[in-house]
Amino acid sequence: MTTQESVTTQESVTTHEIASPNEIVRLELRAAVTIEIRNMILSGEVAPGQRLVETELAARFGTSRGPVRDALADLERSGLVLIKNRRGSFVVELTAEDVDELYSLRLALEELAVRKATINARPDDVGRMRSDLTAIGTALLDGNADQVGEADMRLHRTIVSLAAHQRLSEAWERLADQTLLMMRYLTHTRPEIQGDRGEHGAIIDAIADHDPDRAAQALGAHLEEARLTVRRQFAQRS
Amino acid sequence: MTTQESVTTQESVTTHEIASPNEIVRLELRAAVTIEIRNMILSGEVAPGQRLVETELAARFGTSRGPVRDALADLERSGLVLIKNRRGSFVVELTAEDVDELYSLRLALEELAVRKATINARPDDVGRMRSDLTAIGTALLDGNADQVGEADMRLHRTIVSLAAHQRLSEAWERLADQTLLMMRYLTHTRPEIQGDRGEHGAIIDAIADHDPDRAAQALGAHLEEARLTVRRQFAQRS
DNA sequence: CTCCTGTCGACTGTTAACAGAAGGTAGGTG
DNA sequence: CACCTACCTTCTGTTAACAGTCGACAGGAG
Repeated sequence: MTTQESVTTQESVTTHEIASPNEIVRLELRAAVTIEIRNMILSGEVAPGQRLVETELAARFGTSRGPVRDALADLERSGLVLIKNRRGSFVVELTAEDVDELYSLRLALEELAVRKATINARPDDVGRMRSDLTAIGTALLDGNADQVGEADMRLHRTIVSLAAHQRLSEAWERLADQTLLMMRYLTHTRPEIQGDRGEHGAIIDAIADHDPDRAAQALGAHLEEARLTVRRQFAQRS
Repeated sequence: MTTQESVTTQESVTTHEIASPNEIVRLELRAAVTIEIRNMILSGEVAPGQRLVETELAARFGTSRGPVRDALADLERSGLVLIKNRRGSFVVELTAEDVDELYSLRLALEELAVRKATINARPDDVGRMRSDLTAIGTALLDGNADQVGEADMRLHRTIVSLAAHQRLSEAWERLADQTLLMMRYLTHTRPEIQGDRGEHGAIIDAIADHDPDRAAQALGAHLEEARLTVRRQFAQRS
């Protein structure tokens, strides 16, 4: 109750944003609080379905309720929080149907992304994707499921950014946060299970070869495989 | 300054939301203000690029700045407003590149939608689409470009809703608002130019026949045609 | 004449306080 | 003993006030 960790803008920036080093970024309280609550949710500190009380959060961060309300609204837009009218905010609870929605929509968005990426990708972009892929392998060896998930999303984010399509990126980011939250449900199992069977490599190769159809097909196979894996684990839980 | 039109929740609901008649919906001030500002933007009362001052809007609607700020944040999420840090909110200005983004992303989303709709569509759903199509024809005869645009979006919204995919619908709604705003730029021309060459009918027929590939292809042709038409007019303006 | 600098007004980000709704609890009633 | 009702606490939606920032403008230096 009296933890008072008082959001230090500095810390939040360095821990999350990749701020250009020479430019001092003035971070709004609202943004700092958003990042903080987001971390609480994605780290599992607050469980799905749990209520987020504005006054508690405000006290914890040492701000007033205003920025907290703004942050919760932002997180609702990201799909991590559900705000019920006059009833408060809750961490979203994802169902098996939500898994299908997430992956089918991600497929639609990322298929467009890889096709554009195939056109735009330059050699150093391919290098960036390969280094993301390496990071996934490293995380797999470490056996840290969270790191695997984040590395996985980083590669997909790189591909999406190559499309150079702002609205596409925004729509995708919302799904990315929810995907990470969903992976939270699964971290109790062995991380190898969500491992890469060379599917990512096939996507990158196709992009490097400027073959949009092959890239799209590889992506579709990969996401469908991932969806099935996740659904299987969801079935086991409930 | 002293206009004081004082948002009457009642009016806003009836003019925009399709509220179930027997249930009295307690509309939050925030939602009412959102609808009001949205109408200001989509009706052209405020021009693209124009600044939206919180204090002015609050005075106009007879509320405090709180709900106005909430509403502006909502509209930023819809893509109608751009909020610059400590500099205020502005009506978005769409460029030719934005037109390409809008239509390419709508295609990705709506292709998924028609494929799902092809599976889900029942006879009365087809009837609903056909009546939407009739409404477009009527609006075309009336020569009211705004009505044509809204009727057009209503048909597309019907199709999207048939996919029964919540996240897809949410993502699409954001683009729908921006599409309507974009049509605002074009209303000075003859509405026939954006007329239907039977493309909509082809989509509906394919859905009714449960032929997903043909539906997707018809949709693609339609959206590409629309995109080209809009781009042509954008080129004329600038 | 152009560029820089200090001041000023306006507006946003934030805060603290108020009023009303939602849900839980205790007491009473059948 | 189960159910209903009235209160009561908690929390949200909203409001009004405060403090700091941004851009404009005027004045002076080069």
